[in-house]
Amino acid sequence: MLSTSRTREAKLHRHDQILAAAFEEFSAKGYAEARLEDVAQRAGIAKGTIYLYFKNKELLFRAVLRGLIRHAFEELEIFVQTFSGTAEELVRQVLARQYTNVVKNSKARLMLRLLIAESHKFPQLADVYLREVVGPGVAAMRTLIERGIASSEFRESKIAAFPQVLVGPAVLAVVWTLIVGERQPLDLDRYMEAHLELVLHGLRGESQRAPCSTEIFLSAREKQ
Amino acid sequence: MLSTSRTREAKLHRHDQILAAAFEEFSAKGYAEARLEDVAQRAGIAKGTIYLYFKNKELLFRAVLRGLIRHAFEELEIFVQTFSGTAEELVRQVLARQYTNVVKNSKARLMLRLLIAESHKFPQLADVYLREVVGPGVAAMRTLIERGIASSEFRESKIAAFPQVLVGPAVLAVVWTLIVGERQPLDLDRYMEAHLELVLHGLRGESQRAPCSTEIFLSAREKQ
Amino acid sequence: MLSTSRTREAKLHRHDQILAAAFEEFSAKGYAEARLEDVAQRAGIAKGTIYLYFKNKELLFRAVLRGLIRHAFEELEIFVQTFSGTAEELVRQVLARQYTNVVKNSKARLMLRLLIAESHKFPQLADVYLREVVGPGVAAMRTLIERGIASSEFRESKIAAFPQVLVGPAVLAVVWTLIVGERQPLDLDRYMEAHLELVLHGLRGESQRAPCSTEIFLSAREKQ
Amino acid sequence: MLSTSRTREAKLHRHDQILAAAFEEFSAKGYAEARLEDVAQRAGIAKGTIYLYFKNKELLFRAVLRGLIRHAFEELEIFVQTFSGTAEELVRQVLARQYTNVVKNSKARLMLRLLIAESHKFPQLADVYLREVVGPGVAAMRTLIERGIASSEFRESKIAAFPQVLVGPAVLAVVWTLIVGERQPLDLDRYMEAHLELVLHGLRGESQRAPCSTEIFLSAREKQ
DNA sequence: CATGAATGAGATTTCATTCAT
DNA sequence: CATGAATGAAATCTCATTCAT
Repeated sequence: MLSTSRTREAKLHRHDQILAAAFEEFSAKGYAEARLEDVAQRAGIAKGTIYLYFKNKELLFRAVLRGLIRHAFEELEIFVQTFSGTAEELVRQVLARQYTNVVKNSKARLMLRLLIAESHKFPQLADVYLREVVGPGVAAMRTLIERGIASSEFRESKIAAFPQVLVGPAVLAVVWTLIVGERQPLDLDRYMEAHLELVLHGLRGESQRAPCSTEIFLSAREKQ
Repeated sequence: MLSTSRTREAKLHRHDQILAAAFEEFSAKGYAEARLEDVAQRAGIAKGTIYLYFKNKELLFRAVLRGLIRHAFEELEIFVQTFSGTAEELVRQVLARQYTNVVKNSKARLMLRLLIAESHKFPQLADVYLREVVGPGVAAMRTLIERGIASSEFRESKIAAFPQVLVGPAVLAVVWTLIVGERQPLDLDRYMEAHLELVLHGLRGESQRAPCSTEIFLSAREKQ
Repeated sequence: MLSTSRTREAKLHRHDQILAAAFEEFSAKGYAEARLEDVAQRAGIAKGTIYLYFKNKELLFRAVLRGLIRHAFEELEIFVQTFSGTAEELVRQVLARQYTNVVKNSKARLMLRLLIAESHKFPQLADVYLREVVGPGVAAMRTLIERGIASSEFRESKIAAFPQVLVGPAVLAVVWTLIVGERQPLDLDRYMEAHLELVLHGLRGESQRAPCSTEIFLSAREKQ
Repeated sequence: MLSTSRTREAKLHRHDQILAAAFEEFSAKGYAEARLEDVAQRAGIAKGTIYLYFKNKELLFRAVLRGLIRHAFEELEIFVQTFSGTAEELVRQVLARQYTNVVKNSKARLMLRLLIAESHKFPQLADVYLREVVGPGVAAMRTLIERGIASSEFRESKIAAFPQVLVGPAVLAVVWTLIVGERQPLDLDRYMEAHLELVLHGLRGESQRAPCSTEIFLSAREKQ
């Protein structure tokens, strides 16, 4: 019994050990150029051992990404729904979490690079990502906007139909970091403040800003 | 004479023919998995012919991306500087161009995917991209914001320090399209309107929206 | 334990098996025209296996020649120094060994062909050859001559400054065999006698000869 | 007429131009690694032009070597037969010519390297070499020895059966230069003197030397 | 005659995958 | 379970040779 349990533990350990090593290798070299021998070396095991846990390179790769994707935003929705402050404060907190968890997190950035680079070759990944991350994420952002509208902090706008625009600047920050980050680093804290200012001003209801006669005129022009 | 000219034409044609075929292949398979034999086949030529025009696979790849990157935004700055309408109108037009030229343009999207996927392996590409696209693009966006502030259409804000946040949602649209676009397409026209609304509201000066006593106080605090 | 030892043995075997096959192939075709696939076939293994033991073609080639060169003449010097007969007898024995080991040894001849053909492209080989073969060989020949002079069997002469002239005819025999040996074979035993006669007469001191009645008798006996 | 003749001249010129360029290339790289494009470049012509003069690479190579081999020693026989000095003087002159024309002549050395390296793959070359060089060369050396014996300058010996032994040291000098010449150059003038001393002493008749009583004793030891 | 662009066979090298131990 | 030697398909790149101009 004990030995079996130990074995299972060891196996689980091995399994994750391999996944971790594989993530390092894949994110350093990309899917095609990653060498399973190097994965094995990073994991401190022999090449053949990988095949005891994963049928082949593709399934290892998909397991790596699935492991990273899963549960990414499952708490976000709950967080939004149970938050008890103002909508504005909620936006601040939600975006701050995004920066901490994703934009400033190099592992998350590398995962996103792999996803962008390879998802069209591994359609299952896009499915998982859509279901686990994009769907919940958009839903949470939509809830957030609706709460703000309900509390009259935010105005009604077309933004509610595409809540993801609010996260756009964070995505740009990730892509920026991936492409030119080494040559032209972003000051992410100050960047996030600019992002927040744009989003909060962009969402805020007219009533929050004081009515003025020209306002009507302007917003009319704006619509046209 | 005619034969010379024909030859030169043919040569130029071949060169570009290969670049076009290579772009197709690289953006379909990524750098590592692209096969030069398939590039040749797409171009309707023999394998060896590629090597008459490009020393090796890497240089072909870099030539492909350089060709796509170069001059991408060189006119944007001029467009912004010579535009004679309101700043708001300018923002609308600039973003509309981004959507037409980049977000809705599948070639541009694929180029961006290659850049994200491979730029860390080909640092020269990041250099070119920074110099030719990112730099001019950010500069143009900064000019745009400053014009709006000068004309009092936009308020002063931290956004001016990071003009790229304005384009963030467009980048998200590109990444979205690349990863889950096939399963969950974005209605880009309506998405763009949401983007515009966020940006215009986010930039617009307080004075444009009606003064109110708390507003001034708050925006003062916010700026500090 | 047994399996380890078997494995190590097998590995050593493989290594040498490849070297042997490679020598066959290289000496049949020369460096450039030798095909690693054919080396593998001669060794009865797969193409890729070679790369488990040798990084690339060049290093395999150099390993082949280094293996043949090493220790070629290391015992010669000792043999010369510890020989207790006359200098003339020593010359006879040394040259006889050369013929047995080199001139009549087709493996040695082929090695020499490779060395002549390729050494200018692989300078390290020339270094090894100089250090392992040429240096010790010349030193041994020099010792040999000096012994003869010391014992007054040989006269002092310019030959001592270039002891390698004594071996020249053997080198000619090798080259002859390599180029026209198939069409015009040399009778190496009788050729060696001619060589010996030239060398012994060439070295012998004037005082050692002297026309005397027995001379005719002796030289007649000598011929037989 | 004139144009035809000019053309033919041009063609002959081209022909030799190509041969010269090809020799440079072949002797620098060996047969297999020589590139016809580089031959063309050395000759200042286009790659295709070579094929107007030579059917293919192999025939070009053979033509190069045939051109170098032909007539190499055809005058030697005549020189020996018509020489009117002593046999010893003749030996000196013949060997001096060998050093000047062959050993010290880098073109000749390179040709010999090609011959050694490639002749087994191009049997026709060995034929030509045997007929044009080796045959006449050996014949001339034999004549030379016979003249010396006839004039009692040289004694009868087994050397006459293998006259090529006399040239051996020169062959060694060539091989030495080809393999280790760059690292350990030979002083060819002094080397040749050693060679001459060996050969002249080796050939010289007993009567030419000096009587000594110990001869009997020594030659007895010699046999043991 | 001369050119040089184009071809495609062929060589080296890599690496995912298998399997005997 | 774990190993790592062995395999061989596949990819890059070269270059002798052809041929339209």
